[in-house]
Amino acid sequence: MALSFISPLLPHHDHNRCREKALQTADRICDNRGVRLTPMRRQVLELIWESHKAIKAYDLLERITPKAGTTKPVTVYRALNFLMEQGLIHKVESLNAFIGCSFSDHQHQQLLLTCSNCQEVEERPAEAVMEAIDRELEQASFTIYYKAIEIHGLCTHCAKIDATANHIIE
Amino acid sequence: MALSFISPLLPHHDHNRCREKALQTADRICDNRGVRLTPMRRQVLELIWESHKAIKAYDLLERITPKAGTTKPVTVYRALNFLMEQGLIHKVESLNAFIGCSFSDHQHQQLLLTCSNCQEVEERPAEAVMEAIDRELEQASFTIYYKAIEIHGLCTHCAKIDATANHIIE
DNA sequence: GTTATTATGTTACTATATAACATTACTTTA
DNA sequence: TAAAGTAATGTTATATAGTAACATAATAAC
Ligand SMILES: [Zn+2]
Ligand SMILES: [Zn+2]
Ligand SMILES: [Zn+2]
Ligand SMILES: [Zn+2]
Repeated sequence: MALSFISPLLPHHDHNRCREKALQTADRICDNRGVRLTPMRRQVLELIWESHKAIKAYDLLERITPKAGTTKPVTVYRALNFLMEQGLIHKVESLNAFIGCSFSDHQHQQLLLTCSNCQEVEERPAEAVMEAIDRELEQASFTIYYKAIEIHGLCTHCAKIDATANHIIE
Repeated sequence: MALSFISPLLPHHDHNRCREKALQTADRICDNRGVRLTPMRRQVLELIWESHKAIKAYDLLERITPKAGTTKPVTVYRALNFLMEQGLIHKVESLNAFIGCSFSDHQHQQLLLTCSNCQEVEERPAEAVMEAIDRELEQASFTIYYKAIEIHGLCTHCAKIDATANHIIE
């Protein structure tokens, strides 16, 4: 129980395990759904999972290996669209960047906490928030298709550094 | 009491009054703060307030009158940045577009409801949602700088049309 | 009026994303 | 298993969004 409640954003968490789990889950999900996690799509997902920082399409583009530099934007965007459709990644709308989904194995809604200092993004189900939004939408008689709940600020770790030293950039 | 509770998004509301009120409020706010709502900035604000639809920077650009077509992107973005700093407009991050703020005369937090059919955006204070977010951020020990709460879907009006006829574009 | 500050103009560029059509790789089924 | 159909990727070109750096103009402060 203890370990599984450690936030993925703790600075020294076992990110290899984090990434491997996400990739295995992706393999399984795509297999179950009869959709193809092709080498290109998987590589984009792997690159996204190299950290919890949101990554931009053109940064992915530079890092795709089959003759790095020859892959074109549209290829990356197609892979990104596939991964979003399958719920394997999320777009951070306010950054034009992408993160791996931490809860891809079940239907969920998420709030994204983006640290302006370290750029890491924490995805949280925030159920109480989602319920409050549902109530608000009901009052407004609004039929929801898509939701982007994004918060920018300082994560715990960076806020502590900020309190100690005093050299936050942003 | 009755009139003031009519949603600004009702199809036939008195939008002239809506716009004039917003512009007068902007004049007053800028005057009070000792900042300058220059002709360029005011024109951008006027163009934004022509409707409740979110409008894109390059669409504004096309509509700026001093020799329409000669104004450069940077001019519009500078005006937009000023208006955002003064809280007179909001950016809809998930659309790369802008709307006039409906509550610029007091400090507030907002949730944005964007209709995928008619493109109108309704700004709502949604205090219960904001409180739920505050609690979530406290739990996460996250220090907030900026918040984007954006919902896409169908407004009441368009949902009704959808129910009657059946030709929603999206 | 001169100086400082703020706003806008100008040129050039960087960054983000898609359209349209050709080719390749997989899947289906005769 | 060959042919046909479908899905994925490649290719070329373009559309859309946003900024850097420096010049000029307008306003404010002294
Ligand atoms: Zn991790
Ligand atoms: Zn997720
Ligand atoms: Zn109105
Ligand atoms: Zn507002």
